[in-house]
Amino acid sequence: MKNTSSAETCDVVYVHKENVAAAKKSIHKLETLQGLSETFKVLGDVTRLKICLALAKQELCVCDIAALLSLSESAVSHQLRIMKAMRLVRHRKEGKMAYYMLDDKHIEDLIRLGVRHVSEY
Amino acid sequence: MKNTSSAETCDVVYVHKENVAAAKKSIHKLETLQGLSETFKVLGDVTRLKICLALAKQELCVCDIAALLSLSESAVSHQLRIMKAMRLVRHRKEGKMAYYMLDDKHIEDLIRLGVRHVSEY
DNA sequence: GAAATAGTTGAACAATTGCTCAATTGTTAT
DNA sequence: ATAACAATTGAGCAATTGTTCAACTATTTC
Repeated sequence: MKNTSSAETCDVVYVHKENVAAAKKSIHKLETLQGLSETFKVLGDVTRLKICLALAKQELCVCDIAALLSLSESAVSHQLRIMKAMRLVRHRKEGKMAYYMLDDKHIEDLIRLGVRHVSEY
Repeated sequence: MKNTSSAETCDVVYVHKENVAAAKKSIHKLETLQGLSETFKVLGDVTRLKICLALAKQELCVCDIAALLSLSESAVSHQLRIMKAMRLVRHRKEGKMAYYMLDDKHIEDLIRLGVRHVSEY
């Protein structure tokens, strides 16, 4: 197999042409990447992480979460809307209350894996 | 077991006191949460996700990644610095080139799990 | 040495983010 | 109907983010 790359210069093309070509194949299509990055972005905030962890054990109403995190109900509601849009939580209405719960079995796994990454160094 | 909560009003305390107390226990300490959110934040960007995926198969130099993603070397370098700080990648120097590779076996798992979440609905 | 190349860095910029505040909706109780 | 309350929503704001540009370092080549 002929080596088509040049380790000397970038030329007009690539330094390691075949590696770049191989790498290109392992990159998902933009649509998937966009959804993926948004899912991670949702988890990339301490407040939303706390909400996820709080909802891991039981459902809570907006008021509960606000009290738990010492935040305004408005702030919590804004975050929950984002999390609902990303299908991380869902909710049921009961009277004036809205009870939120985790909507995805993967979320806890994701957080668990993340914790493992953080705690290793 | 006595139910200490009130479903009527928020009172001065909580709506569901014991649930909030239980939830409080499942929230990690702030230090862990901060690291965790930053790890997810790093993955919460399409460019950085692409870099992770590209590096999953083989190491690449900055020039390769820049060409692959149609970005400036500067932009790539900035992102790699962030990713290195979060211990997602590491690099080795060889002459003027810097070869970057994934530094964590969990990253691919995290992305895989994320893909599973995104592709379910 | 000078020139070329790979990469890094800091300033600057538009765009996005997370929160507050005020107004609003919908439900329950009086 | 009025009042109280849980929750939602939109505007606005400071803070953060991703990129570009220009300047810079370090290595190789001439």
